[in-house]
Amino acid sequence: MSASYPEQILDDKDSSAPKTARQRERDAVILQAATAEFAAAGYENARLEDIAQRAGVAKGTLYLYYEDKAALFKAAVRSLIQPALQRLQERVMSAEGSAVDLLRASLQQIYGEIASDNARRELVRLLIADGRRFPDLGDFYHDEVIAKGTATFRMILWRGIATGEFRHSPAEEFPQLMLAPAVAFSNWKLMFGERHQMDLDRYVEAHFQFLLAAIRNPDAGSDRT
Amino acid sequence: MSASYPEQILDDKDSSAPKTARQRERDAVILQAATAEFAAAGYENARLEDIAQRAGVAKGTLYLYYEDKAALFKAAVRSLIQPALQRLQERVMSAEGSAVDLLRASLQQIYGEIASDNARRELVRLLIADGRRFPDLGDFYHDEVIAKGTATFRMILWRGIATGEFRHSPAEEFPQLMLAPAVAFSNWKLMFGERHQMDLDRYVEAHFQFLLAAIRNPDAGSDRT
Amino acid sequence: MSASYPEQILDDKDSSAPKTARQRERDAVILQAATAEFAAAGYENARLEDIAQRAGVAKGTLYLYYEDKAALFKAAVRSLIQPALQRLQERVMSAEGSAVDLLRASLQQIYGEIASDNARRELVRLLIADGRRFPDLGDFYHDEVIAKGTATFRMILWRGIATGEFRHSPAEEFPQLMLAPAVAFSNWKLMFGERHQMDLDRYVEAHFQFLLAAIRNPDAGSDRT
Amino acid sequence: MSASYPEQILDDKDSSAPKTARQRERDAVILQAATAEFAAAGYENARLEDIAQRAGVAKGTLYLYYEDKAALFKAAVRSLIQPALQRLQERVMSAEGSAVDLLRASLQQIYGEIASDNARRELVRLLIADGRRFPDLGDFYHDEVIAKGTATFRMILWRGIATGEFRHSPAEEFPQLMLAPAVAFSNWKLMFGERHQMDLDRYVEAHFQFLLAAIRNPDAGSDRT
DNA sequence: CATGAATGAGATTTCATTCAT
DNA sequence: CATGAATGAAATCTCATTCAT
Repeated sequence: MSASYPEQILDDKDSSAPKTARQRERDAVILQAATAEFAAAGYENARLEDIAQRAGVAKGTLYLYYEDKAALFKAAVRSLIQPALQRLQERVMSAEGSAVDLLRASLQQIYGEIASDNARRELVRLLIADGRRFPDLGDFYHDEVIAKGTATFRMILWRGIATGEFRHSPAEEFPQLMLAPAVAFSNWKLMFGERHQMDLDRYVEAHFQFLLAAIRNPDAGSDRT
Repeated sequence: MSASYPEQILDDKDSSAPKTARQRERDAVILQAATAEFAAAGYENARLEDIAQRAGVAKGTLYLYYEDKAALFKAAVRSLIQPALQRLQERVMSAEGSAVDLLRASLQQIYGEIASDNARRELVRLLIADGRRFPDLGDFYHDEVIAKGTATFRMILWRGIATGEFRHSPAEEFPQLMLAPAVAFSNWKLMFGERHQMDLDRYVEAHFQFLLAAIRNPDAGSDRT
Repeated sequence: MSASYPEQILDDKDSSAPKTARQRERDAVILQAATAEFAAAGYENARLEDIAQRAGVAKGTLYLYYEDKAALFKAAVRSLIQPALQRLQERVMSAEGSAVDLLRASLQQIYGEIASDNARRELVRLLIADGRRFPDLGDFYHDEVIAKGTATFRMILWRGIATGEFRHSPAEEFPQLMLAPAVAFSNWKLMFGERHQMDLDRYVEAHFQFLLAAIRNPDAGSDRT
Repeated sequence: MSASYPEQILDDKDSSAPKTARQRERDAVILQAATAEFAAAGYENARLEDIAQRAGVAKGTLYLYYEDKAALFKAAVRSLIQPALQRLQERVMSAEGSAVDLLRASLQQIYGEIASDNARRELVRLLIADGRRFPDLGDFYHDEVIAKGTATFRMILWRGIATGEFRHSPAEEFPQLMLAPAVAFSNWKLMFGERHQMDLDRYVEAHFQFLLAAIRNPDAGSDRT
């Protein structure tokens, strides 16, 4: 966890205590409950009473762990960001195989998260819906997830160029271009939920092929994947 | 404007109708104020009192024009969708020139709207933030804007294929792939506002070149644009 | 109309005008609409807008005819009292026949009004529900209807005593005793509406017979009616 | 207390239940305050703020004990019905003496309640004024108080007939006839309050004698009471 | 005279936050 | 530490009354 964030973000309530095991456990339960409620209802609509109930604690207890609703919200969002960050870091560095394979695997991981993990998607909803009130959260997300995520894809691109699989492209400057369809899909789900379905498998494959068409080195041996 | 939408969406308050000029003006002012407030604060956070004040009317006056807060919100969102829809329709049909030129012009129009028109972007924020409560709005947006927008880009793609400028690609099935970077940019602005700037001109050009790389027919005469 | 009432009651809006025919007509329509609304909804619940609509005039017009809601209410209640009063006076003085017949006819008239005439019953509801706020109305009702009504029945009683049909009884001092079952029936309807029905014909007959048993002179020739 | 009423009536807020002593006390205070306010102002006119103030609690506290204004009203009315019901049941079963004595004692009890107990009278006002909105309350009152009350008087009548004190009369079918003067008196007070006084003692005696005249068996030994 | 759009005080209800137990 | 009853500010919505047209 980089030290460049204001305490507000990373140390919201480190103020005093050495934290017993019991307390740490409670904290986790509360955070989980808060995450669920906020994701389901948004910042304004989430009721502290419901969070407390879901966590199995009294309303007042929340205030022993978090300054106020805003602090709880920020902690909840951070707790959503954390795992995404970790998974991201774990994978790439340990990756083996061709750049094309790595690219495909990385995309599939992303779609897997977006498609299956509600929390992951709702995180983006929260950042968009209530992010202006909590700019720290946006910054945190940007630096830890977006920046690192794009860096990762840039790496993959570079590796492919080095191996001759890929050619130079604008995506070197803007790796977002490679990820954009996944972002678009996420938005689609956020806006339309289950009401306007899409064939995800076909879409992912289309994304991948489209991307390859844009970056693959035409001189390379063609190993259609 | 298809007639398939429930009146709720398209005619929320056309019920009585005669409407004097004065009233029409008032309605417009209120709608504008509401749009601004909702865009700035979201559905929950927007206070009717603020909307009234911004519109220069009393709280009760709002209720002369709209059933309740939800109706006002829906009208506000609709008023944001409408112009997008119109601009969309105007342009494409009158298009001239090569498919490549048309593609570039269309992209530039979209980025122009996203980048400059706050309202256009905030509309998406509202649809993401509060859309679950008002699915009609999402459906309306999907059918009128998204569906037509993607159809338009598919047309362009087909025209290019017909002229030999473009080749077949997964974008025929998912025109979203062509637009995704613009969506990603929109999200970027929604999440980070002015805090993590991007060189928009370079980004747009990168998007365009990246897209061309994916769909251009390599056998065509190369006319770098 | 006795002069002993404050103008408030009898002359609520006589302030200025000579009243055109048109105005008198409008006044009547408004009063009728108000009466209906107040009877249906009570003072608090009745909306001036509904009264205006029912009368086919604009809301503001009501204020040309009545000071405010309270004045309109008082006028409405008075307009309900008036006809009861008139019918009362018309009948008795012109009555012919035996005291027993007169008593029966009078009772039947009362039940007829209570049972069939909603307005008549709702008047009592209004006097009970909202009367404390408008004591004038209660006083007016007391003096004009109750006092005169009981006086009437006392007359009948006396006439019967004079003819030898009736004997002396506590009802001479409290003629209410003779009318009480009708009052009880009215209350019944007010409290239970149509939910706990009563066989009215049998009840009226029971009331009459019960009353006769209490006041008939046992020495008189028995002419069962 | 028959079990045939929907919980809504009898158990409006017993849901969770454990209730500390402190809470029970608070509930009682609130209910008392509500009863007073509703009796004084009616359902519409009573302001929750006033009830809260009278109870010495904050506005929000009311909602900890009652769902909403309607629930509070229903509870208040029920709390008025309850004691009437109890006193009714206690007395009759323990009655001693002649039917005439029993009748007199019962009447006096009723008048005692009507005359002295404001709450008892105001209950009827509420049932008449606002009962249409809450038919459950009317039904409850009918079944628990009215039905049982009339049944009681029918019993007395039958006992008197059995002992030879009374003769057959229409009051066997409609015991209301025996009680009607008390109802009329209650109405009188509701409509005129203290403004048109009545000599209650003389009225009660008149009622009793009048009633006796209607039902006493003329062949019985005359023991003028 | 008549209108009905506009007002804004006021009523109910919610819920983040506090604090006595 | 934990509780959850109590608070009261704030938000939505209604409607009697006014007044420019």
